[in-house]
Parts: sequence; structure tokens; C-alpha cells
Amino acid sequence: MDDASTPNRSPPPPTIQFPVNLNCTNDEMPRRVIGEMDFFAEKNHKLVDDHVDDSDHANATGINDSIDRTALELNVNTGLNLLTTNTSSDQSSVDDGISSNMEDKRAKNELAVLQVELERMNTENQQLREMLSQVTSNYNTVQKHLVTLMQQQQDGKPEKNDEQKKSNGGLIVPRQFMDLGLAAAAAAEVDTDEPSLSSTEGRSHDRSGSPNVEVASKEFRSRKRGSSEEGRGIGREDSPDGNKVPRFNSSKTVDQTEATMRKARVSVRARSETPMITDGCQWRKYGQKMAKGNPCPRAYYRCTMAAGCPVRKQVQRCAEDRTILITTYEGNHNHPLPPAAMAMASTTSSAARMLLSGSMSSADGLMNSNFLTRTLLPCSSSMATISASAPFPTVTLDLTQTPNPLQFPRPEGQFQVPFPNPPPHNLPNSQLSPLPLLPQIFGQALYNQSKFSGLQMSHDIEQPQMSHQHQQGQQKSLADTVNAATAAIAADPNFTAALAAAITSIIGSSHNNNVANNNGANLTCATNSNGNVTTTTTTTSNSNSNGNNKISNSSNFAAN
DNA sequence: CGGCTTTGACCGGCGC
DNA sequence: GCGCCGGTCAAAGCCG
Repeated sequence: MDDASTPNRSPPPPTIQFPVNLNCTNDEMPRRVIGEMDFFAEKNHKLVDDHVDDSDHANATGINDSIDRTALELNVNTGLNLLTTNTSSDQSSVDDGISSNMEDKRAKNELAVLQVELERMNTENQQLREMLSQVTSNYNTVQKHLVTLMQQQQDGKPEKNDEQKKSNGGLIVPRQFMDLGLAAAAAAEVDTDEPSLSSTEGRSHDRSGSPNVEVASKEFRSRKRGSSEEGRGIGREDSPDGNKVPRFNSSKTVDQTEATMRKARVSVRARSETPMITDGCQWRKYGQKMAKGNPCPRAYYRCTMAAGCPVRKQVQRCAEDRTILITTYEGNHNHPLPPAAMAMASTTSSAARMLLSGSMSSADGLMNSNFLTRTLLPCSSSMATISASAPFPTVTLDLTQTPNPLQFPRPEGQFQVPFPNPPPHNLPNSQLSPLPLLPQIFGQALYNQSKFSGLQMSHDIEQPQMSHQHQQGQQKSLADTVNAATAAIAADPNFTAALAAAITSIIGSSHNNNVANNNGANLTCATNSNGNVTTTTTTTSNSNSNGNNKISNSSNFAAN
């Protein structure tokens, strides 16, 4: 057993390295984003917009920077001041009723001042939001143009073959990747949007696009496998009912896209003791194999949340460190995803998109890596690794890394995207369980990011309204979330571990609270695959192999 | 009884 | 052409 054969192979082959600076220090992020790439800047802002309604509590999404930060600082200072005064008063006159009144007055004054500040912030926030929506609409317009142009180009061109892609190792062939990226975006759109809508399955149906893509992918695969399989009567999920397969006129194009998509993978490495990460999706195990180079068997799962969902995932422990669980996702979901599954889905799709589009040019690559970085962990430390030389283009999201990327000489040949941590705020450990909250941020960020990806215009347009409702309802929770997240960051030196645990726990808790029972920290944060590509997540686990799938299953929807 | 896991077998791709 | 390997299938068995 050497080591190398699986997506998790530790010493990956030579790849391209392009560092991406993504200091998401709260202050810089937004501006920088804007400066770098309007698209993403927009996204980021929108992200903020969506989830942070009133800056009162919304501090640290990591994007909201100045405003949020200010708010945060205010809060902190306030607490200190009050504390100080109270303390002194307590000391000086325990029984003195008058002084205590004075204290109250002072406190009230401070409160009033703070409230005024908050108001001001809110106003600013509102203004920013308006700006954002403007930018967004502009962006959408441009995007539409772009898509149209690309479609025109495609129609004009003879189809490209998969062979070409193969031979290129997925790295070259810029156009193809572009196409893929779009397709991925489209698919991702569905994935991402739906969950957020929670009870809007109908919406997904409105868009004819995604299901088609999926079907196409299936067809592609079966064709690829040859007639033998069809003869076998695979029919399990692959050919659910034919009713949902009004094919694209340009089915070939779709096929190609899917083919490439299928080749692209996103893998997530995370520490977990559970055998599988709970990523909010329902999985069914369909195989297990010993992979060369790894003593640990690799399990194959397919998504069973919807008939014909082409998403697959492979779960395998890292040979070198068995506490690390590597989950590799592949394909796009053809069905709405529960919120719990959103994070992973978005991550996957974003990563995939980045991966695919990253091949276009070095400049794009940089841009995209930034995108990925921002998308994945706006405020956390982690690594995104793209392996160009692997059989399939693969993005690896490493949640096992310590905050300092420099400590992790990645396997040669991979490009790394460090995710710097924001300077931890000196917040006391909050009593909220911070872990579950982080994923929210994570997921929401992803969600918003992905929303911007091409082909989603209609949704983007709608979003502002939705976000308003949403935000108002969630302001408070968001604030709590942010605070808790901040606290978690501050409290846990090993943020990545915390993040993984957080994702796991949130996902687990969203299912049922039951899941949390045994999981203290092992939950698997599995990821899911909706995105376009494959994602691998690492987790540590117990030895239960059976329960995994069941756990991850339907519970998520219930969460909606 | 239905759904899921297990596991050996099969198939296609790829390298030698 | 052959063998290796990854991925998938599907029968058998398990479990709730």
C-alpha cells in the first residue's frame, strides 16, 4: 500500500500554486473585494446585506467590516464601562441608594448614546444596502449579457469532446471549463437557492434548467458505461420516470458540461470521529472498496434525496491520519436542499466553479481562488487546494489545517489558498454554543456567493426582498450567531477543528436534536454535495458504519 | 416489509 | 493484450 489513488491521496501530484491573499480582516475585506472583482465584491456585500439587517448585533460576518466592527466595539466598550462604573459604585457605596441612582442614570445615558450610534449605523447600513442592490442589478445585467454571448458562441461551435478534456487533465481547454462553470453555476443555483427558500420546492420546478442538467448527466454516464449496463436494467434511480427529463435542445452541450462536471470534484478534509459527515443530505451506500494506497476502505454513497440525483460522494479516512475524514463530492443535486445541506452544497459548487473556471487564465485563476476563499471561509482559516494533475480536477478544502497556513507545506503541486483568520476579538467565551453558529455563517456566505454565480439573475433580483423579510426575522439570531462565532474563534485556538465541529453540530442539530446526543464533538459535518463537484470532508468517527446514512437522511428536511 | 448495508462480481479506463 | 484499479451493480442479509 503506497499511498495515492484516492482523492485523498496525501502527496498529490504536481499542481499549480497560486497564493491568494484573502485577509479577511474585518476592515479590509469589503473594500478589497470591491477593488479586486466587482462580482465578488457584490456578492460579499449582498451577503452581508442578506443576513445582517441591522448592524446592532451583526458584527462579525467578516464582511461587514467597519459597520459591524464598530458595533462590536461599541458593545464591548459599553460592557466595560458599565462594569467599571458599577464596580466602583459597588465598592464605594454598597448601601448608598443615591449613588446607585446616579449610576443608573449614567448607564441610561450611555445606553441612549449607544442607541443613537446604532441608529446611525443602521442608516449607513441601509445606504450601503441600496448601493449594493444597485451594483447587483448592474452585475446581473452584465452577467446576462455574458451568458448570452457565451451561449451564442457555443451554438456556433462544434461540440467539444470529452476526450479533449481528458487529455488535458481538465486544466486546459479554457472554453470548456467556462461552459462548465456556467453549467455548474446553473446547477449550483438550483441547489443553493432552493434550500434557502425552505419551503419552495415549487420554485425549483419553475426552473427547468437544473433537472435537465442532471438527467443529462445521468444519460451521459450510462452511455459512457455502455449498453451493458442498460441491459442490466440499472433502472434504479437512474431512470426514475422519464417524466422529468425534457431534454435540453443542446443536449450534447449539456452532456459535455456534465461530463466535465462529473470529473470535477470537491473534497473536504475534516477531522471527525464519525464514519461519515452529516451534511444534510440523504445518502445511500452503494459500494465499498479498498483503494490502493489506503488501508481504510473507501465508501461510495449516492444521494437519495431525490430520484435520479446524480450526486455521489466518497468517504474515506486519510491513511496518514485516520482522524481525518475525506469526503469527496461529485455532481450536482437535482433537487432542493435543506438549509443544513446548503453550506456544503454551496461550498462544493463554488469550489467546483472556481476549479473549472480557474483554468481559464492565470488572472482568472487568481480571481477565482479569491472567490473560493471568500466563498468558503470568509473568516476562518483553511486551505483550498486545487489539484490539476489528478485524474479529475479536484478542489480540496482542508478543514484540518491549523490557522497558520505556513505550517502546512502542502503536498507539492497543489495550489493553496490560505484563509487567514481574522484577529480574534477579545470576547469572553460565550455561553452560547458557538459551534453550531459558525456553520451558519459559513453556509450563508456560501449561499450568497453562489447566488451570484452566473445564470441566477432572476433570483438575484428577488433576493433583496426576500432578504429583507428574512433579515428582520433573523436579525437577532444573526447577531447571536456572530457573537458566538466570534467567541468561538477567540476561545478555540484550533479554529479549524472548531469549524468542523461546528458544521457538524449545526447540521446534526438541525436534523433532530437527537443527533447531538452522542455527538458531542464528533458530528460529522459532512458536507454535501450539491455543488457541482465533489467535496471531501474529513471526520473522525466511531465504528458504526450503518447508522450513518440514516442519520444524515431525512432529518434535514424536517429542519425546514 | 421496505429500506439500507454488505460484499463479491462486473465493467471500463489506463498503463505497461 | 494483459493486468491493475476505480467505480458500480445487485444479490443476500440485516434492521427497524
